[in-house]
Amino acid sequence: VSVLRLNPSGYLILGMLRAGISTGYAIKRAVDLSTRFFWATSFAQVYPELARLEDQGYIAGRDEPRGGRPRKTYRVTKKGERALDDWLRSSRVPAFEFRDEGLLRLFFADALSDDDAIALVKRLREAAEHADRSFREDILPLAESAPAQGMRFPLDAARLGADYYSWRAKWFAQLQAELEAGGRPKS
Amino acid sequence: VSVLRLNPSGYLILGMLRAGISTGYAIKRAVDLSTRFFWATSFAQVYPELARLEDQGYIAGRDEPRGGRPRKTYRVTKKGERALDDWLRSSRVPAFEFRDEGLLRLFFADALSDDDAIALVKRLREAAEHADRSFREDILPLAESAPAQGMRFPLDAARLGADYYSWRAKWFAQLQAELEAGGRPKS
DNA sequence: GGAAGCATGTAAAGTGTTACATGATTTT
DNA sequence: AAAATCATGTAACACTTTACATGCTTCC
Repeated sequence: VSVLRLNPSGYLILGMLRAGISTGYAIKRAVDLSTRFFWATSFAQVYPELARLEDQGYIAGRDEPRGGRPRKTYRVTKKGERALDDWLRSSRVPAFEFRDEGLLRLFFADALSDDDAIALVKRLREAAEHADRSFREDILPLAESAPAQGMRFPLDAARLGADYYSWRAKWFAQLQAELEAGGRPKS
Repeated sequence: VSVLRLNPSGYLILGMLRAGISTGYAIKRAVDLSTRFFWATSFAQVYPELARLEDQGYIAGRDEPRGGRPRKTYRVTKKGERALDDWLRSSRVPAFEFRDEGLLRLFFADALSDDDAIALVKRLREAAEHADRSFREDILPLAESAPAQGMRFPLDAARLGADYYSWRAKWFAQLQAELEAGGRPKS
């Protein structure tokens, strides 16, 4: 009965619920402050997915209005716990996908003049620097409070994200320097 | 009239056509050997997109059967050239998106026993190493022939991909070592 | 003769994004 | 009193993947 019929978005919600985040609204907000960098979501994904998970018995919901404002909280069922742990322990090769319009432009940049190509690379560097800064401001600080709650891995994941953006910014900075020097890349 | 109504997949096709790759089949294959890492595609995306681009006058197609086998080649029109160059020079912030199920698992790995967590990180490291190897075998060599055709940027893009996977593999290897040592990460 | 590769597409299902719509509560 | 935040959802559209369907040509 315990086939892997959930997609990563489902496991994301299961994981957030088990971590004590109990409404759809709160899950979306938590994702924006944590996993957004490697797995984003939206309200229009979270709410239908919660309904599906409840339908299939992975989670159980109950109405807990706050004053006159409707509100529905969820908890993970035994079946949901099992599915989540199976997924974490699964040896299946995890999905991995990039969509990087900036690199696509770089790929075709030979069609540009030298100046335009340098301008493109400069913009890519600036975008990476901006991502680096906002990651360190918005996501890292929160992750740094995880170990105090007895969790180490959210911080590891965030460190990977921060390191990645720094690495990427440096990479584009070097390419920009090479182009401005007008030389070939050194090996 | 020259509004940016194309999405990156459209520009990918435009760019490949301008580079002299003229059928849908060949475009898909070229993508698998080049931009796949930062922008993948599929036959079911390429063919309808070619039809759309032709409809809107960005490309022009003609039937060029090979023997009894039907075959349609395309070339980029003036309008298509302009759209492609506008896109390359555009200052719009390029789309950037990750979908990384492995990092999602890592994020929730505090629910696992130490041994299971180490096993997970080990699998992530192995997946990164495998991606690194197959990138260097399947994509880099071809990119290395680009400069001989007077193009430098395909190789730069491929170098970024190769460097990324190596970096990632090293990152997971270090995390695995830390976990096996049972210690806290050293700052 | 058979296998691999070339070549083009459609159909269905699934996934995801954007915009819309509503209204209560809390903070300034 | 207004603005921000909490909270939940729907509808329409866009995009993507998987599977199917077909048949020719070239290489072994």
